[in-house]
Amino acid sequence: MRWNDLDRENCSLSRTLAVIGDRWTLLVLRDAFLRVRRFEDFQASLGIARRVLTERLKLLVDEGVLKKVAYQERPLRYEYRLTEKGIGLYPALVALVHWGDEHYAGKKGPPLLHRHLSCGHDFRSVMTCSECGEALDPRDVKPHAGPGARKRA
Amino acid sequence: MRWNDLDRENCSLSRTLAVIGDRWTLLVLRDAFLRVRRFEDFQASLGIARRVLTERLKLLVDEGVLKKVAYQERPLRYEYRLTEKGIGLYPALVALVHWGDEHYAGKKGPPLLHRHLSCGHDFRSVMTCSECGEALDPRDVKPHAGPGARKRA
DNA sequence: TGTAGTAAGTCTTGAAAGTGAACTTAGTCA
DNA sequence: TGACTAAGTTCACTTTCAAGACTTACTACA
Repeated sequence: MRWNDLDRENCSLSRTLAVIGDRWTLLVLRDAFLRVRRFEDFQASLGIARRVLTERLKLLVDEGVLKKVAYQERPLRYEYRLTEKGIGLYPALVALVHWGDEHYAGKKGPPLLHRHLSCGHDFRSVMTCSECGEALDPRDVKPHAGPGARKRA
Repeated sequence: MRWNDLDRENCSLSRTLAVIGDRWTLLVLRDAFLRVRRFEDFQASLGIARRVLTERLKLLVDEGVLKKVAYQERPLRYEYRLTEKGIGLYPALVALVHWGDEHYAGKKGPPLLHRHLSCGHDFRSVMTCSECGEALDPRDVKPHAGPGARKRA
C-alpha cells in the first residue's frame, strides 16, 4: 500500500496519519507550537533536509494545518502559522509529549514543562469524557461502528 | 539525521517518535487497541509488508509497548498484547482519531464511535488540566524549560 | 505414510523516499 | 561592486519500503 492511498481508508486514524503521520511532520508541528515560523528556523532547529521540509510545509499548507502569511514585501517572504485546524492537534501532541515525559525522561525530569496560565500550575493533560466529565480509563471505553462505517472500522 | 539518533535528542516528543512515530506503528497500535493480537491478523488487517510488520512488532516489544504472550505450545506461538506502557498511549491515539473525525469524516459521520461505559454515552475526549480540572485551551498554555532541559527544549 | 494446512516469520528485487551539499533567485546593505 | 539573506531547488547517493515467494515446525486428515 502506498501512503497516498491511506486517506481513502475508512478510518479516521488512517486519514489523520496521511496528513501528519510522518516523523518530520510532527516535529515541524512541535516547533510550530513553540512559535517557530520561518523556513530557515525550522531547518536549523530540526536539521531536516531542505527538500523534505519544503515538501512537508507544502502538504501542511495544502491540508489547512498551516497557513502562509507574508511578513515582508520586497523581497516577498512568508512565514508559516498554525490555523485553527492545526491548533486542534494540540491535545494529541501534548499527549505524546507527556507519554514521552513519563517513560523516557532521564533522572532529572522532563526537558519541557507546560504551565496552565489560568490556574498557574504545571500540568499533565488528563483525557476526560465530553459527556460526563470524568477522567477516562481506556478499559472503560468500547469502540463501536459509527454512522460512516463500512465493513471494517 | 538518522531516526535512531532521535532518542538521544533532548525532547520528549522526539523520544516518543523514535518509538512510535512511524505510520505503520501507529496503525499497528490502533489494531492492538481493537483487540488484534496475532501476526497474521495484523498483516491481513493492515496489508502491511510482512518484513515491516516483523520489524515494527519487534521494536514495540523491545520498547515494552507490547509484550509477547504464548497462546499455545507445540508449535509454540505468541500473540502481541499491549502493556501498561502501551495502554498509556490511548489518550494520544484517541486525540488523533477525534481530530480525524472532526476534519476528515464524510457526510455520514465518523466510521467509529467510542462509548464511555461508565456513563453510557458516546464521547469525544477533552483535554483537561491535571491541577485544576478545567478544559485546556492551547492558547492558555505556556511551555517553559523543565528540570531535564539542556540548551534546546 | 503422504498430502494439505497453518502461523509466524525470512528473503529477494525493484521502486520510492530521504540525505547532505551545492546552487539559484530576488532583493538589501555598505 | 561585492557580500549577505531567506527561501527554496537540484543532484548524486544511500536507506527504507512493497509485494510476493519461500521456510520452518508442527497438526489433521485419508
